[in-house]
Amino acid sequence: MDAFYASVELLRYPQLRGLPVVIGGAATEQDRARSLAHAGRLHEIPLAAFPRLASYAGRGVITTATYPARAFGIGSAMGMMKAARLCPQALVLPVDFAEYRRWSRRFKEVVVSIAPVMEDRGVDEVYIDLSALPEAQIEGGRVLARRLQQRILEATGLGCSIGVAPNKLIAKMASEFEKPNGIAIVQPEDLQTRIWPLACRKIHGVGPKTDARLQGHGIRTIGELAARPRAWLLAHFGAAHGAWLHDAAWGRDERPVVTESEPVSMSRETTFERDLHAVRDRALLGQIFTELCEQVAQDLRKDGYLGRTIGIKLRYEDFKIVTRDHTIAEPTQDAAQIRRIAGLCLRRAPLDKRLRLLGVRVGSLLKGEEARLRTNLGRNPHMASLF
DNA sequence: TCTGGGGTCCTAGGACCC
DNA sequence: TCTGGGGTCCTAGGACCC
Repeated sequence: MDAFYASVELLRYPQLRGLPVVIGGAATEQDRARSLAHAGRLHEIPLAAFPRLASYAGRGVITTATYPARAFGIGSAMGMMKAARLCPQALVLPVDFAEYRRWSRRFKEVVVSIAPVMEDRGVDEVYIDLSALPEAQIEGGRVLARRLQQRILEATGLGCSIGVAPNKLIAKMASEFEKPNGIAIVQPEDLQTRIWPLACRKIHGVGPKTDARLQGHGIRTIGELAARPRAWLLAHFGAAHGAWLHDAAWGRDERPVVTESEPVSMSRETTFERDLHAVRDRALLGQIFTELCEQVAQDLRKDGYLGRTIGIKLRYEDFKIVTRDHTIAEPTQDAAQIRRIAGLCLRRAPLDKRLRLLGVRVGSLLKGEEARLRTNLGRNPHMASLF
């Protein structure tokens, strides 16, 4: 989906179309008061009532920027303060995940109604396996892609870009070619002309660290990566990573489109408005800690999961991250239990530096029924020995 | 004026078991 | 004094993605 969060916001605030708008940060009292005052007619809120980046004071990053804002050099993951320098007049809206999830469900319903083999890749992205659809054979899939775009637009008013290719790796890259509202068809024979000229960073899975290492070896483009002997990549990047890099550069990817999956972990974390000290801000920290545990427990119960591995995450003022976790015998979704175990984890972490972020995670998840079955087996000595 | 929140997967060492 | 080879589970950190 193109500029998804921002595009969803423009649906309820059409008066912001064409303007530089950024989404980021949490809702403030002012935001809530404004929405409340105009409940049911958000489109009537005057422009002057929206806060500008110039007056934004909090911590945080841009999650999405409208295309007019991107023209000023603003992009995702950019700090708010830096963005404010680039375009102080840009309007700021708080992130509203609940709303984005609602629109996410709607566009995915449209996709599944046309092409049922869909892999969910988050709130604004999917992979679709078109190979069983006869219509995909027409014009290399362009007709089908256009129909998907049109139906999504009709149902939601939201635009998207589609890449059609022989596998997920190339399709993902192709989806970026014609943004926004574009369609790109990439055939196997297009590898050298359309993929090899791209920077290695464009490969889904090559991040800043790998890119820097590649550049250290003088490898900047995917074509330069493909030119390295496979054995050389294995020697310099390890057996698994090296082989993967070589395959990716040659456009090889056999991963299937996965339509079902279970969550592995659930977590809640928060960055404080100011860095907190474990001793001096003990009371406040304890309160936030308990709230995080309660939120995770609520998330678990809402989706019917229990977990055995309870963990914490700390980010210090110097941005260093530390995690501690502990696995218990019986899976839980109980806030007090999670709080107790997480408290033990916290005691094992260094607490001399000031803290910027605190997080609570529950992993090794089991669905409710599995958890009950597991517990019963464990409690019954006859069953336990049988299994 | 730095740098969110919620995830997945991989690696590597140690404990422990057969 | 010199000490196997699997396998699984747990913990911690790190890379990467949306």
